[in-house]
Amino acid sequence: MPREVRERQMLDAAVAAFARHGYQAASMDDIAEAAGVSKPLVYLYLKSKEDLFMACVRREVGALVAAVREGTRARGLTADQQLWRGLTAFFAHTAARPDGVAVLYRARTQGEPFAREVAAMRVEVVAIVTALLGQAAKDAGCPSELAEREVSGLAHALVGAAESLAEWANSRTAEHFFADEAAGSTTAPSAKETAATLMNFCWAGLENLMKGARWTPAPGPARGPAPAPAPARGRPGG
Amino acid sequence: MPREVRERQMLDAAVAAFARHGYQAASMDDIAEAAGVSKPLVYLYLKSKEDLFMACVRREVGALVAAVREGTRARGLTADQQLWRGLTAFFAHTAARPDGVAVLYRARTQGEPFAREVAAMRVEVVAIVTALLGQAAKDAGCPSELAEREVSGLAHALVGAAESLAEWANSRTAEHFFADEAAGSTTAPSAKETAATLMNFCWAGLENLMKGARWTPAPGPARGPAPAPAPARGRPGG
Amino acid sequence: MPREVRERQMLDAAVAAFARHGYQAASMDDIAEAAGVSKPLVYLYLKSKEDLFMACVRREVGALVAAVREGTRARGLTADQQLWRGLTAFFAHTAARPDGVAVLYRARTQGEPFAREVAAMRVEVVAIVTALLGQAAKDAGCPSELAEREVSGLAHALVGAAESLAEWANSRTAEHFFADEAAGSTTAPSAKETAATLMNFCWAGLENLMKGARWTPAPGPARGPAPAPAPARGRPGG
Amino acid sequence: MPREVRERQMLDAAVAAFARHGYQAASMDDIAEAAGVSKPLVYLYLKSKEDLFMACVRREVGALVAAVREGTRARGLTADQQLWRGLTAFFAHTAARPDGVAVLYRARTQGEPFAREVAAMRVEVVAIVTALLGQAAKDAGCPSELAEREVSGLAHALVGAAESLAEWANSRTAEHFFADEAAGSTTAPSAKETAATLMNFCWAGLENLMKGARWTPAPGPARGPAPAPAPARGRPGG
DNA sequence: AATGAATGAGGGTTCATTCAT
DNA sequence: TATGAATGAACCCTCATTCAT
Repeated sequence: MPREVRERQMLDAAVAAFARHGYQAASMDDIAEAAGVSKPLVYLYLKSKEDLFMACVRREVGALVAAVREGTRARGLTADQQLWRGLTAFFAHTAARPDGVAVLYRARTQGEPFAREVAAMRVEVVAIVTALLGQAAKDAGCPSELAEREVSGLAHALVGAAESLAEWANSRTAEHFFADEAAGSTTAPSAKETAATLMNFCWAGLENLMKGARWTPAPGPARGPAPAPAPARGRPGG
Repeated sequence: MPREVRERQMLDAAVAAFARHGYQAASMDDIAEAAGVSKPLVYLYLKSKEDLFMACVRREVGALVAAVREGTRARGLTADQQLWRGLTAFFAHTAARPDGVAVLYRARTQGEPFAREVAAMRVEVVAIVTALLGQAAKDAGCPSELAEREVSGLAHALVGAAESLAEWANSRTAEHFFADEAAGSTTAPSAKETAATLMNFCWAGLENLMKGARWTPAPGPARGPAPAPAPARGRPGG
Repeated sequence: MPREVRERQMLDAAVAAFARHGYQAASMDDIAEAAGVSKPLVYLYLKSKEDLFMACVRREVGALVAAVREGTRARGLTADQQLWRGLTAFFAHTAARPDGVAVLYRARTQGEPFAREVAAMRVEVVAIVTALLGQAAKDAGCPSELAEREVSGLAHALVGAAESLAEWANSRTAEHFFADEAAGSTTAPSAKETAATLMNFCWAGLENLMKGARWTPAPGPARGPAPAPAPARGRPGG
Repeated sequence: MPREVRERQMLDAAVAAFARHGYQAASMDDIAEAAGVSKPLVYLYLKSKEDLFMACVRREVGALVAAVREGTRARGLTADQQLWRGLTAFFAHTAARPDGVAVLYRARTQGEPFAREVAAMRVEVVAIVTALLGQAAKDAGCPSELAEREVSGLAHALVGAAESLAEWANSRTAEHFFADEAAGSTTAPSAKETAATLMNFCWAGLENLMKGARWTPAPGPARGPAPAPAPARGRPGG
């Protein structure tokens, strides 16, 4: 059997094992057995447990980023729609490959070499989102002086929320985490619905940023809604 | 040395070890040594590794919930201020006890007995937040028919975002996660600032809920800002 | 509380523990707790686990030998009746103090210092039995040249059989050993019945010895009953 | 080195260790070292200490039963000779494999799973003996109404006595038990001699059963030998 | 007379990893 | 290409035993 095929079998088995049990608790014995090969072969192809885990992480990072990029790449769409498509792709991927996502989730707590990989991925994704948000703001007639830093903050929040929601959808690792909600809803929401929900949040935030509206701890006399400035002309509707 | 003191030393050492290395990788030998006692004593007081971890989890759950409750308990404050204070307390706690929070974070992936404990805590916190948000909406003159379910959704998002931010602040477990930002900013934002940022988010979301404003994927011709309904009279300003 | 009382409590607890779990598996913690004292006190009175076990063994050896001697000491009885009384006393003791007997049983497999103690006891008992058997043979008109060695062999067999039966009666350590029989009989036979059964055996053997009757492997033509020599005049009847 | 060979080495070492030190005191380290392998290999082949002990017990049970069966299987022999051969085989086995027998001896006090195995073996052996005794009685012209239960009792006593004698022969575990005798005799009796001695006992008992002769505690005036009924025609001579 | 506090030592078990083939 | 055989190291846990009071 050609090396590539064998190698993919091993990675598949490893991803499943790491997702289910975590890095430490997953045993090379189990992985080899699940892959249908002997242990020395695993060591021949992937040099160690660390390398095997890293290979899993990299593969899943690539798959996730590719999925998101693919979603946003469509031509002829406005920025907000691209963003929505990217989110949809993200949630669809998350639902389709729960084990792969779980591996990334585990990698984040696994220290030096692994966490860095996931962090890099995150940086990449945040950059994409920031660019799209900025573009959307511009499209909506937002004055360009809107601090990039603020948009970046919004992007971070959006990505964090997306991760949170994805974690929730991944019932394997998080089935007890949202136990209250899980009890109430019989089926998980579709990727599109979830993405729309997030868009809503994000849009509200963006609008606020553009309007300069803020919540402040000190209750002032004039905390009513600020008079909406020049109403956004473009897509972000209210 | 009296038992109680020793026991706290052990829990402290254990929390640190579990936070740093995770449940599996932390060794009882190291914990005992860090606590300045011999291993048998650890087993004498806390019966097993599982029990020790559970004791850590429960202690940190208690401390975290207590901190948040304490923040919200102040009298004579409006609901939104209570919420802000609660968030501030949460972030302050998170910054003050990064190891404790990391333990809770680890516990969520450690399976049945532990994840349940954290899930229960989360349910508790979400309930608190939901109540405050609902009260705030009412204070702002929101029609009571605003679905409680939607407020609860917002509460979930808020809590998720708070966790995300806290994770970021916890430099120990997440130092590589936001490597980009960590490199850029020399100091972490204060708990109050972080809380205010989150309040902004949450307020934007709440306003949207009250206005019934939504983002929808299909670009319609009239996606401009909906005519603001009865402008909120109270605190949630724009 | 006076030392003697405490010491007996400890020995009682130790005998129970050793009987139930064996020397190795019985823990000093459990013994101390069962005795209602703290562990250091056990070490203060009985110096070590070995010494504690030895004290148990010696106490139970003494009790057993005393019981048997007491049974045989009655005056005005024929030798066979003394023997029967001794056996009865032995089985009664065995039934009354199963834990004590179990300790002796365990001690036999516990190596040097302990096995020797039980062996010495056994030698003592065998000597008593041998004397009684010899006396009984003489009383029955047996020619004195009956080899003492043969009588001693019979005594050994008798003692071995008694031990076997006692082990059976001691349901704690041997409840599965004779599972077939245990299923059939609802109640254990009384000490007197058991003793009588054994007397029967021993008497048959003694008679054979006196008659010089033997079973031999080679089937000779004249293997019919040997002409009974001078029929035993006395008690050992056929 | 092939697995089977290694596995037998391990079992050999384990049998020796368990025989010498008992189940609890024998350490897996020592067993592995004695077997000339590392500890993990022992765990790879035999899954745990319990399983290892059980494997030893089963192997030795099988070997012992096979030896006895082999002894009795000879054709063209009368029942009593078969019995004698079986006993001889038993004692020969006992002398040849003292450690194996000691393991069975230890197993009897080691609780549920192990004691049951030995008990089952004993039931099997008793059944063989009972059958042979019954056949022998019939051959000797014994009236068939001789209660099977009584024969079974005799069989039990015989087996118990055999065990006792075997224990004595097994110098390793019982070297102090019969210290008196061991000191007196320079060489252990051969298996054949021991078997003949036991046959003698057993034959005496069988004869008594057939004649209905009994020893009773109460000394009556007419305790002389009962008039021998129809003298046994066959092999069991007196 | 009695104990709470504490430990050195060792046992069973598992795991990542390698050799020889 | 692929594996059966084998291990060094480490981990969780327990126990007999002592010290200071």
